[in-house]
Amino acid sequence: MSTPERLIEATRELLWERGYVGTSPKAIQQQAGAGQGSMYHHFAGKPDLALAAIRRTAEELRASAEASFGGEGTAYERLRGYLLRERDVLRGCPVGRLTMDPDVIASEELRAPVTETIDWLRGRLAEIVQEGLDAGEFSAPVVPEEIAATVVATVQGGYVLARAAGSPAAFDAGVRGLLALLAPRNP
Amino acid sequence: MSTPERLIEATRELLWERGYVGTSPKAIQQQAGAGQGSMYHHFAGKPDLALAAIRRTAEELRASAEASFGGEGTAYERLRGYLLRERDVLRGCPVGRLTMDPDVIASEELRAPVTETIDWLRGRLAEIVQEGLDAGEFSAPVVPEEIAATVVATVQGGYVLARAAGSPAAFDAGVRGLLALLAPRNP
DNA sequence: GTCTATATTATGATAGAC
DNA sequence: GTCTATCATAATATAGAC
Repeated sequence: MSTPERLIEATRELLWERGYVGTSPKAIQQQAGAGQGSMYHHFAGKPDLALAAIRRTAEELRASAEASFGGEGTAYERLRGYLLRERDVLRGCPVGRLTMDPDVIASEELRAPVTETIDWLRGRLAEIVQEGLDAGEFSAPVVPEEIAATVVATVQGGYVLARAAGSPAAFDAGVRGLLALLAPRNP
Repeated sequence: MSTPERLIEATRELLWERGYVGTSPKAIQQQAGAGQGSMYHHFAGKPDLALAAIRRTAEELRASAEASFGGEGTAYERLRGYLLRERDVLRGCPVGRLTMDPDVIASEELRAPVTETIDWLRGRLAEIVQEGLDAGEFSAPVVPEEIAATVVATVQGGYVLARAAGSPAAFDAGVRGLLALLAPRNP
């Protein structure tokens, strides 16, 4: 892997684990096995490198979510697939965690990929809920954009619960609760 | 207000806004209007002060949540009251945000109040859902502990959505979605 | 492209005067 | 209790040799 590649990957790891504020250029260089001068040759500085890392992480999240969304099955089945897909629960969401980073939120550039990714996720989920509505899958009086927000929030908040409890079980409980509420019923 | 009080309050503000990693002793001293020596006279250091601040914040969150839980009304109404109560949405949850702080998670002492608070919240909500179940309020096949986790996750994740979007509307959407799914229906 | 100074400011704290 | 040194280390670079 080229040096810029290694620097970006190292930054992605560290941003995920420690956030932007908690990640130093020195730590990035060590994780990447690159020297000081090398890093500043390829990138203008920490914000520049972080931007590259965040953009790539955002792209990956999109791609991996779309894999759940684009599959076969009813809307409920695809929502279920998304909610139950394997996750590194205790590490949290590499994009969502950035919303708690003051320096990311303060920078228009760094925040933009985060905003876009979460917006896209909500929009895509709303489409799926709409498909379910059209197919008469849901019994409750459902507003697609609202359910989409609930789904994303349950996932993002699930990470918080899991990290607070020190166990992925809390995440799973939240997801099961939501699925129970969403499940088509034949009364 | 006494100097230790001012230091604790300043730390609470900064932990909320910037997290533990992003908060320096110097920033605390300035916000509190206290000198270096003064801070180290009253507290052993940053972790000690942070512990006092986190404990107080956790207590306040409990008290304020209990105000919603202990009120009048059906289980659904009390859940609704909790979910719709006024919040400083764009600031996020002062307890939940600490779960994304690597140094807080790494310290047993600092993590304990966070764990206990979230655990308590889930337990308390599960009790309310159970009351609703007993009263026949819910139509879906509901597991109290799961719904409780879903409720807490929706709130915690709602903060993430709102901060990502830069608007509290995203939080509200998630909450409305959840309430629609929970709402008692007479088919 | 990479490496080794060098520089500036912040971090997190201790020591001792007042 | 508070204040002013003082300190060692880390953060975030820049400069220039190789």
